[in-house]
Amino acid sequence: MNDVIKPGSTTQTAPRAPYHHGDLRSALLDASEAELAEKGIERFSLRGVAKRAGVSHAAPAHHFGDSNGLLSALAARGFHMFLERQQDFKRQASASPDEQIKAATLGYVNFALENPALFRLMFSSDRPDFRSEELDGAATAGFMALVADIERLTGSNPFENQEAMLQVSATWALAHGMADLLCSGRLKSVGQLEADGRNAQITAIMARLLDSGDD
Amino acid sequence: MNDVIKPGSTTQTAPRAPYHHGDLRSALLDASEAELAEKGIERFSLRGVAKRAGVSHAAPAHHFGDSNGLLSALAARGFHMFLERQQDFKRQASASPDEQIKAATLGYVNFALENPALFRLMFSSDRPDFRSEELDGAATAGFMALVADIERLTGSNPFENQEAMLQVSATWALAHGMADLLCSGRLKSVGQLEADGRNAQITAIMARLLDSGDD
DNA sequence: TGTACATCAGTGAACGCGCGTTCACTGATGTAC
DNA sequence: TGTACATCAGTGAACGCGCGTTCACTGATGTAC
Repeated sequence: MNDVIKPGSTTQTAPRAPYHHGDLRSALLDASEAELAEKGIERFSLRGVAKRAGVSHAAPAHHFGDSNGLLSALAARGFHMFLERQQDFKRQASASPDEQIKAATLGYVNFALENPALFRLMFSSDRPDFRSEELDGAATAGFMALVADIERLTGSNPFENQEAMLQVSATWALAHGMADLLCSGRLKSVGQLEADGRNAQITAIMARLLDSGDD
Repeated sequence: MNDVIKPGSTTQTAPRAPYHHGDLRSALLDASEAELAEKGIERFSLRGVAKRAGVSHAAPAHHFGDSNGLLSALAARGFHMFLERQQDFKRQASASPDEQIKAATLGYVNFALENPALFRLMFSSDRPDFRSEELDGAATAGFMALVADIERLTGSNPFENQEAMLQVSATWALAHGMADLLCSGRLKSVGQLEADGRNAQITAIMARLLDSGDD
């Protein structure tokens, strides 16, 4: 059961926990993600994370200071995953600006459905500290990608053109609204569908907004 | 300081706390709302609510069973306030369907900005129990009002016409996305404005969606 | 009108629990010589 | 190659705290007679 290996024993290859973990920071983030998904943010605790990672309960504070520090780092990693998920969909779509925006929307909403607790941490919690540069940078990257897509769509730089920035806000809000409502089990006419049908509806809804901007 | 009045004393008119509170249930909901607004849902506790209401810490459990019961009742009251706020705006708008929808959107978003913690409780928490008939009914009422408005706008009953239901979903998601993002301090190009300018932008964004559905 | 009694809203002391934090420690690693 | 030492990641016992829950109680109210 408790296969303790002698330090220095080279015949044993089992990667049994040495005294120094090696990459505990990353392991704690994995454990936090699982803890958050299972217990929700309201019952999230450092002790629970430590137990899950198999380390002493004081270990997480060594790396992250307190639970808000840990949640900030987790949210930052969440924003990176979030952006990657949008890029997954964008790579498989045609290069036209409106198709790219629809694809990003699918990534946005699917990420939320796949990681509801993490999504809530990123958008509906006061605990991550957005003054942290790491978190702020990660959160801003997705916004900047949308701004670039809208610039390609409208031919205007949203930072210089109010109408284009309005389009950015509308697009973001629509994607976010679908994600948040679906995530909470509302919007049942869309949420009850299988993945393909759901994605088709999400695309049709976003198309409705984008088409009106074209004329 | 501690003006205890004799029971039965009719000359004293000060409404000092008698042994039986009279309307403790309602007072506990008021206290919960303040507790939630101040501490956020993550630090919300029955003891905090009791202290705020000036009763013993075991009193809330008498009325609501546990904190989730209390939060469910609070969320239900929140949905009633939410619907009223939308009706406030609708009463001041012209009767045309698209103006009514824009007005409801303003009520939706302004409620969220005025009651951010309550809004999060209603839409981004697992703690209220939506199987409770009181809560489910209150939450459904707003949806039904939107369905009626979309039926007036499109001439089709959304429960019988898929395209009209898509319009319901799109409208709800856009209003909700603006509310949630503004509530969390995102969407800065809109959120940084004064109330009038902000409302104008919200209306313009919703108009963009509604116009595309008209043709 | 007066007395007796049932009801039940609210009290407050006591409890056990999980939490974050502290702190002296252990032991693996890297570096200097 | 070998020894000594500084560093620091992680340990684990101990602490105080606020929490929800329990439970015997208090006292206001309503009703029966």
